[in-house]
Amino acid sequence: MKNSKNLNIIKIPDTISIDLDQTLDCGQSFRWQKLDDYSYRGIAYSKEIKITKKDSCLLILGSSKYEYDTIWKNYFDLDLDYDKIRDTLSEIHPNMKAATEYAPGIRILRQEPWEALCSFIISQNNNIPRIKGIISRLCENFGEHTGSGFSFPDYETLSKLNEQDLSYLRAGFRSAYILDAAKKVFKREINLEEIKYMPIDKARNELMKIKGVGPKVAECTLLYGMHRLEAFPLDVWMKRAMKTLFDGYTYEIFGEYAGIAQQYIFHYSRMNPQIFSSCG
DNA sequence: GCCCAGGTATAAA
DNA sequence: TTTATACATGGG
Repeated sequence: MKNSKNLNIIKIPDTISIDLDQTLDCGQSFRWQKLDDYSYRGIAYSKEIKITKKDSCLLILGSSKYEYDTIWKNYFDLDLDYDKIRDTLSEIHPNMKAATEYAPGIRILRQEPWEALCSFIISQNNNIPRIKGIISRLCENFGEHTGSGFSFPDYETLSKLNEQDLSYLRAGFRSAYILDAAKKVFKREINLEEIKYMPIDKARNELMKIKGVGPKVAECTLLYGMHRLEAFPLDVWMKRAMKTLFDGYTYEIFGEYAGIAQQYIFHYSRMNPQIFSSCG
């Protein structure tokens, strides 16, 4: 371990299965930037790192040992045994096995609750490239400069803005939703820290008190921002996937890891649009 | 120009 | 309770 923080390299052995492309660009997070040297640059909890893989080891650059222990180990969910979870899910259904084998390096990130909430409000009726653009402009304008990027703006900052202030985002009707979320979270009308530990139905209902937050955005917030692995965004698209890929069973067949299962299915189907027709 | 995007609010049946 | 439509914007 070197003295200078910026030269620090945290090396994680290859016993942990993680693929950066699969994990950082699978529609769960919209902020990680792929660099020319096959590394990713990203910011979470207001800290910036570069992360890459070399000799099947995960390297984190720009993080102190302390930040690794308190932020990144947790963020990348490195203590959870995904190999075991994939094995369990694979036994449930052949198509679940196919989905896990397609992208076995996916892990569910532990993103900040507010960032996840805000991101998935923006995601509604929107495509991934444009979601990334809007979030990028949001951070550039209202986040704090950290190294070479910007942190995600906090809800206090956004709660003091109006729709005019957000016009630069070109987020359309979603701007009003962002502001309503920021105001309610800032006033603790919505308490994200409490919601994190509520029973899933109550938690979902709490989040849905925010304008523009329906069941899909609520479940995504719970899954990606609160690490509620049982949360399952059952939208029209997923209902179709359940019908065509899983013989009409309901998502409960996936048990406590339904959310992880859903992420594998989503990625698998998005990258292979033909599977719906071939499995119908 | 067209269709669509990790949906939701609102009104109507 | 379920179903239909508008919504802002722009990627492909």
